[in-house]
Amino acid sequence: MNAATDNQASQEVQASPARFTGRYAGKIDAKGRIVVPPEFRQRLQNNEIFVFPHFDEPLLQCGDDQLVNDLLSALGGLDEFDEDRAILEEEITGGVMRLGIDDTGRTSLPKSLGEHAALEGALGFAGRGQHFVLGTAAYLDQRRDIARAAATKHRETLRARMLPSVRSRRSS
Amino acid sequence: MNAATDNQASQEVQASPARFTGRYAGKIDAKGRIVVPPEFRQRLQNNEIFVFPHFDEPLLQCGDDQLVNDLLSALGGLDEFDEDRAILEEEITGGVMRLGIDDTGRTSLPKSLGEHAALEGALGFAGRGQHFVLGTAAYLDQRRDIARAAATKHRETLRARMLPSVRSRRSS
DNA sequence: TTGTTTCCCATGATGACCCATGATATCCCA
DNA sequence: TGGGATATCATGGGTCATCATGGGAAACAA
Repeated sequence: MNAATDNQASQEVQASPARFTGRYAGKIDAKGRIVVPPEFRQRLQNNEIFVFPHFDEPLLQCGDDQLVNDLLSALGGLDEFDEDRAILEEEITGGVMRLGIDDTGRTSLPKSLGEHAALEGALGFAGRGQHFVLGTAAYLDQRRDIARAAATKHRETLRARMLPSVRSRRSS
Repeated sequence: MNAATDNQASQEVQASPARFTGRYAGKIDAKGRIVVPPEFRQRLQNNEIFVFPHFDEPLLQCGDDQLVNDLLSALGGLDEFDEDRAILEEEITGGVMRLGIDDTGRTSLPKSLGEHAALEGALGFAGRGQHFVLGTAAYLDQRRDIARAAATKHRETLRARMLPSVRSRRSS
């Protein structure tokens, strides 16, 4: 049980599965380039990033070459012979785009991906553990507000279970 | 060094990850030529591409000289002594067409292949891992929409593994 | 020959790559 | 604890390779 409390630690456990954490701001410059947050870039290998448009949200899921496997493993809950599963598998293996990151930490997205997330102006990066997501700052803020509201609603449950430190914290 | 980290046997799915990934737009020019996306062409050898019409979709399956093997191995589900299997094997080995790619990256399809996929105007290329498919942009878009609908349909099942946080914002 | 297909060249456009510079954060040492 | 040195980062821009595209010439078939 002691090892399970690694949520509060200021330093991440490198061997832990949670590789991408935190929120970072970003933007698109005049040439359409996007700076990948250094904290995330350091976790990517070979200066390459894999991107997949989220199925039902205006977000781009990003990660390393494990992204495909992560996405596919999410289908584990579906019946192996379900036709939907086959379609989703195709969509994942075919939809993941491999992009390069230059030495200044920037990448440029294909237009189709940018459109999926309606990227424009202020952007946001948000860690999701095995991968991270990219979207407009506005959308991510909205998501965070919803999450906070949900957390508040279930505060008692959460506190009892795993987040004693949340007790005195309230969003302003 | 990375090889030591594969503790989870369940993730072992694809040792050599997809060679053909991502989605690219294309078209047919006035002389009937099609530009093979550079990302795919780089993975083909000897400036040649192998093409085979998909069995039940208006798509052309494309790849390198491994395509025949891939297609044949897809028959693995059929009984080894099934008569249909023998027919299909003949169909595949005899039906795969080998086409050349010129140094500007273009190829021109035999009329029969173009008709199978109803190629006209805007086209789309979609990675499928070991190979990729070619079809009209309209058809591939339709497939993507179907996949997204399926993802929404199974959202609750997928969310447990793929989408932490916020539940569907069924709005007021 | 005449129409059709393949091959190759030319050109403009796009994007990848690299450099420079100023700003910011971090570290070290007095 | 303050200040300087150092490393990292953000940002803009220039250059060059690659690519997209149209079209001509050559090879081929009828």
